[in-house]
Formats: sequence, structure tokens, C-alpha cells
Amino acid sequence: MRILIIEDEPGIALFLKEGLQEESFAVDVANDGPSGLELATVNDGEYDLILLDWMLPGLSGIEVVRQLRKISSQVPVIFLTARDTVQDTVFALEMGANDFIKKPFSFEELLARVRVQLRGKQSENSKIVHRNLVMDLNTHQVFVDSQDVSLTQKEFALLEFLLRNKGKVCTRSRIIEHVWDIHFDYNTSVIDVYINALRKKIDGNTDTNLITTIRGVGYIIKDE
Amino acid sequence: MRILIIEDEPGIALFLKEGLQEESFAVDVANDGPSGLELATVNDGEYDLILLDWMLPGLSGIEVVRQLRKISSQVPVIFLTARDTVQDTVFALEMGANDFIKKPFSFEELLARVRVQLRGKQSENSKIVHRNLVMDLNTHQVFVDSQDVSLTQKEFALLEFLLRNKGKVCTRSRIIEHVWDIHFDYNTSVIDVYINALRKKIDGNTDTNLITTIRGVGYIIKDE
DNA sequence: ATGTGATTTTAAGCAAATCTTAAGAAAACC
DNA sequence: GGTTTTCTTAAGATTTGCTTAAAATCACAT
Repeated sequence: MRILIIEDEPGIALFLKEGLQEESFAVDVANDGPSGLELATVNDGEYDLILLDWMLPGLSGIEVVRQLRKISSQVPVIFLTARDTVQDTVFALEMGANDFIKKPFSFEELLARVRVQLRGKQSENSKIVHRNLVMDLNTHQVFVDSQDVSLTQKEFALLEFLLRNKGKVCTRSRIIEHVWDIHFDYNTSVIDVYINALRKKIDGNTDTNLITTIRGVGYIIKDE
Repeated sequence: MRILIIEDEPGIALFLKEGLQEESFAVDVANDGPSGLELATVNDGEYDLILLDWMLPGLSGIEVVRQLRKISSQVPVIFLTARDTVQDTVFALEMGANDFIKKPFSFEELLARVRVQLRGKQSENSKIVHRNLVMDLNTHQVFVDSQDVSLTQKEFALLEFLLRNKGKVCTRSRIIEHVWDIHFDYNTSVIDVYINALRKKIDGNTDTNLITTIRGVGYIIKDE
């Protein structure tokens, strides 16, 4: 995971850099707006996250984000700032920022927010393992007891969502939003149908029970 | 956590209500400005958040917020609106709104913003612990002596309500309001039936006694 | 373009869990 | 002892989820 820090105060920049390196991130630092923007645009796609100071010499943080979004860079941006009025927050979010941390902040807090932004990416090139089930996100394969189980796109997406939220109940609204990208007015029983299909393919005729129904709420893959 | 939705389009209101209920919020809906304002003022302090549509019959959202702030209500207000000019945003915020979501929005985004507003209020850990009983609000599970006890929706909701009011007597009217969402003329013995079910499942055949009856008033889970 | 097979969605009947009602038994209160 | 309140139980109503099949859509090769 590569992180770009755009911050003019050397003390803070160093503090962040070392802290993040200890967490095994690859960290680059730019100490003014223009050079930060250049690094970000030239290496677009390379960075998994940008930590961006609001007040910067040369080019303000806001302007950096604007330019970045203009070239349709999707990289998550977290603002670091002393300001904290609601207007500023909203403004920054509207300009394309993903989150907003007000100084002074604890490193713990920053780390938590960084992980939120990187969630998903962090395990992107890897596998999700749950008991006797292995989901390979690269090859789009699923194995149960090392047996290849072939899933359709939607089945795969649904299972992935449930597994990523292992231990938490996935409500129907959440599922329909994330897996089907329907944001309003869902009145459909697709979820039921796909849960059914998954259960058939995964649990088969064994008496295991991967997906648990929480009546009136949704579904969950229990932890342990 | 109680949320008041003031929204005139029934479709959107329902969508929001159901989604938020799945997330285990208690939700009330008003479908025009005046009735929304009345609910909010009469129950000031009861709601933890208000979702407010900009365009409303009777009284605009802006006016509702103004009136609310006039009586110095501190309840957080999130605007839902089709407008998205910077002027509108700033205007709404100056009138006392706390955040601003432009339609169409995803439920996920709304939920995120709601959680931001409730941050702090919402107990960090999603577990309620009482003696040998653990209630996990995420997984919708209840454990007694680490044994999984399966509760139905209503049982869960009732127990949650009693636990959240640990040490306080819950009157029948408050229970029927919060758990059953009946705001008038309750003439039913549902509560008795569910208290009974809970006692059976929780206390089982042990001689513990989680829920105490306060004759003529209601029920209580005693502290200690 | 067109056809074919796979996938996704809709719809409907069925099954099961849950919720509500009601009524008699038990307990608490005067 | 009589009255009120709560407890308990069971049956009926309702809701919710499961399953299946058919219709619609999509993907791809011809």
C-alpha cells in the first residue's frame, strides 16, 4: 500500500511518515501543493491514499483535490486540517475529499481512518478464507474443501459481501445497495433467490450452514 | 436511538424508515412541515436526529429548522434536498442545519452521515452487558453464560429496550410506544406474552430473575 | 444481425416462524 | 373473600422467507 503525504510542516510530515512506515505502508512526502499535485497526477493509480493538509504553500489542499478529481483520479483523499466548521467539512467533501481529520489528532485515529479508506483494497490481491471455504478474488474462484465451486457473477458478489462483513448482520438494504446497486425502493425477492442458490452450491447436501438468516433483518456469516 | 423523518414523499419516507429500522433505530415519520415541527418541539430532547426534506408542504424545511433553533433545540438536523448550489448549502447551515445530503443519495451514504452526527451519543461498543448476559447489537445475538440464546425480533427489541433503561422502571406505555410503535390506546396483553417468552428463554430453569415486575406500572431490569 | 445458452429477475405458491388475541389460572393487593 | 393485575397457554392470523419455474435479459459466437 502506497500513501502520499502532502504536508508542509516537516515535523508533522515526519511523524506521519514514520508512523505509517511502521505499519508497513510505503510512504512518499511532498511539502507543498504544486509538487504534491504533480506527484499525485504523474503517479495516478499508484497511490492508494493521499493525506492532504488544508493550508499549503503554493496551492491549497482544496485546489489540489479539485485538480485531482478533474483528471478523474479516484484515489481516496483524507484532509488534515485545523479548521472544523461544518461549512468547511461539507465544502471539502463536495470538492471530492473522502474524509476529514481535524488537528490535533491522535495517530491511532488517523490510522483508523486510513484503514477505513483502504478497506477492500488492502485485501485486493488476495483471498478471503473462512473455515473450509476459500474465495480467490483474483481468479474469481471459490473452493470448498479444495473443491472448485463455480459461482455466477452475482452469486460471487453476494458471497464476497457477506464474507467481507463476516460477524456482522448484513441488512437487506445494505445488500441490495452494495451487490445490486439499487438505492431506492427495492421490492424484490432477488436476494432470497440468490441466498438460496449460494446455500445450495456451498453447503450442498452437507449439514453445514454457512449463511444464517436473521429474520426481519438480513443475513450473516457467523465468525468463530 | 430515535430518529424523526420529515418528508412528504411517501416512497422515500418509507424507504428511509425501513432501512433505518433494519439498523435498529426507532423511527418516526411526519409528512409535512407543521406536523414535523410539532413532533420535534413536543418531544424535544427525545429525538437524537432529524432528517429533514427541504421542500415540504405547509412549512419549508428551512423554516422548520429556524423554529427549532429558536426554542434552542440542540437536536442534529440533516437536510435532504435536490438543491446543491453552494449558496443553498451555506444558507441551510447558517439556519442551523448540521449536514446536507443532496438527492439522490445512497442509503449507505446517508447512514454514514447519520452516524457522524450521532458519534459520541452512540455507544462505541455495540454490546450491552449485564451480569452473565451479553447482547450483541451487530450480530443480533444474545448470550447467557456464553450460551447462544435465540430471540425473535420483538423479543430482541423488548430486551434491548429494558436493558437500555437498566435501573429504571419501564412503564407499559413507554414499552408499547418504543417497541411496538403504538402511540395511542393500547389495550393488549402483548407485553405480558413477550415478557413471559423472554423470562423463559433467558432465566430458563435457573432461579435467577432478570426482569422484575412492578405491579401496576411496568417492568425493570435491576442494576447492581 | 441472429441464435443460443447462461444468467438474472420476477412472480407465485408453499412452509415456517413470528405475532397477536383471547381466555382461564395464578398471584398480589385491599 | 373479592377484585384487580399479571402469568401462561394455545389457537388463529399474519408476516417473512424458501423454493421453484418461467420470463426477461445478457453475452457471446456464428
